[in-house]
Amino acid sequence: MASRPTGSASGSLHAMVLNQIGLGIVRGEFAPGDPLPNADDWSAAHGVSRTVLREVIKVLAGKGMVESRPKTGTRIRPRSEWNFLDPDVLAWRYSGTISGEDVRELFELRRAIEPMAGALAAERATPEQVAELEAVLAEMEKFADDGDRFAEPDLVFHQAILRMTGNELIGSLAALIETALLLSFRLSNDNPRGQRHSMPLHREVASNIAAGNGEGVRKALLALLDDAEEDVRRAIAARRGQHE
Amino acid sequence: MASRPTGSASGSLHAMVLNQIGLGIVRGEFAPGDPLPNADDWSAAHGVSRTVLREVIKVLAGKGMVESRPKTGTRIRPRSEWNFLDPDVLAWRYSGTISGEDVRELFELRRAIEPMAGALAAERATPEQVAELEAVLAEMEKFADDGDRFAEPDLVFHQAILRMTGNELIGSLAALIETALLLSFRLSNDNPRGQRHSMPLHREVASNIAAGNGEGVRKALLALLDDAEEDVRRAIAARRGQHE
DNA sequence: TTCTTCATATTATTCATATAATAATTTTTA
DNA sequence: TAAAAATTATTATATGAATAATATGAAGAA
Repeated sequence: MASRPTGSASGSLHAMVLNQIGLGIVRGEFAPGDPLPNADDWSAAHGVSRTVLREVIKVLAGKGMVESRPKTGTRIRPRSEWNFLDPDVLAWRYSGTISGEDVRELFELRRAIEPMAGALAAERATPEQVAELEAVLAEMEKFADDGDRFAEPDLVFHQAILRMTGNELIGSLAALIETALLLSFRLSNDNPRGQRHSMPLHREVASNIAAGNGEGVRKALLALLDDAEEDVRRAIAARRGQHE
Repeated sequence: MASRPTGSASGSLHAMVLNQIGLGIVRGEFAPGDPLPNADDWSAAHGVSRTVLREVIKVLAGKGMVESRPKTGTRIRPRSEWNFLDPDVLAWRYSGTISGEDVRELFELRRAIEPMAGALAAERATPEQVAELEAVLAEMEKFADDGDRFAEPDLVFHQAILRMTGNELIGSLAALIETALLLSFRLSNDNPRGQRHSMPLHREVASNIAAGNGEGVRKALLALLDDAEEDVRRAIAARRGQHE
């Protein structure tokens, strides 16, 4: 029976079941190659109609995670086929307990993308975009000691940089940054000490974009990423310590 | 050709309608914010059942392209929400006529990803993986004068590098490379002159990976990308010339 | 006026059921 | 034995009907 009451996956039945099954697959409840229960049984098991379950399966197929054929049934595709850059898949993968490996993968990609994006932003940002960035920076400044409310403008800041590249493909990596920041805020929730320490580097990013200094942006963003990764790793270590 | 994730227009009704509508949206037949025709009417217009159309719409929603709510109907989401890194969306976007802008976006991202991935591969590749890469290289060598058959090993070569990073997020960018290479081969089909000229750089990539020389890989891949982008731009210019 | 509350029409959502298509398996046939 | 045909389990597709959500406008209150 699907947990109907407003859970984390609030909203439609479809969304709830999608999240349940997506999470289940990502967490390894089914091995790749495994056949999934047939549609009738499974929809009964989840307490929903076949319609809903079928739509969920189609969406998962659209993300590369499953494949279904008549007679054979629906089976999990190899992990290498999953679209890990899909916002849903990212969210599923980075919910729950996180390994150092997970963090490495996340930041490896961020390090390739964000400095490059920042350099492009420095070349291409319009005066309006620069002004917006400054406004977001001011917002961050305001909440620099309030971990919860800092999260949103911080996310907006990093995504704005991607958008300023004018490259839609790069823009679609916004979900990646969101995942990383949500993870960071989730982990550092235990010891909320504010984010004031990251303000100088953020300011440096913004001013270098305004000045059109791509190399400066690149350096500042790399330093920012080093800092952020360090933070996350510390939080994970601390959390592990608690549980032992 | 390489494995199509969800299934190309061939086969199921679902896949056909998905491609039709996905392509239509990406090509701008509906403006963002536009409501789509009412589900009942539309399924009739496409000559398929509501079941199929609903599943298609759910999949498109899963890729961030549409959103449907009661009373309002289903409407196109802003382009900034679309997941352009989704294999299907990529394929839709890079089918048909291509602008210089499109090429720029594609190669901007490739330039950020592939040299970095190559450097990681140089650090992490196992001897087995290096051997595989050499085998693929041999395959490329064999078909260096046959544009059609060269395509597949070339794609395998570039995707192998992503996989050797051991980073699943980076691995999910395989579709991006596939899109770029398919585009390249599609465009250069008119004047098939083989790909022998790109072999020395490919060899350099492989040997530097084998030697664990990250910096060498990075440089070779950058050169390779310069070359490839140049090729594509020339092909586009030539094609434009033909039509005028 | 302006805001809030409420009813209503519209639409997606969900369910239930029936038939068709497909492919793996088994049986039959040459 | 090997090829062909029947069987069967499963998804794919279609359709009718009930339910739930919500934008819109009307009515009422401040």
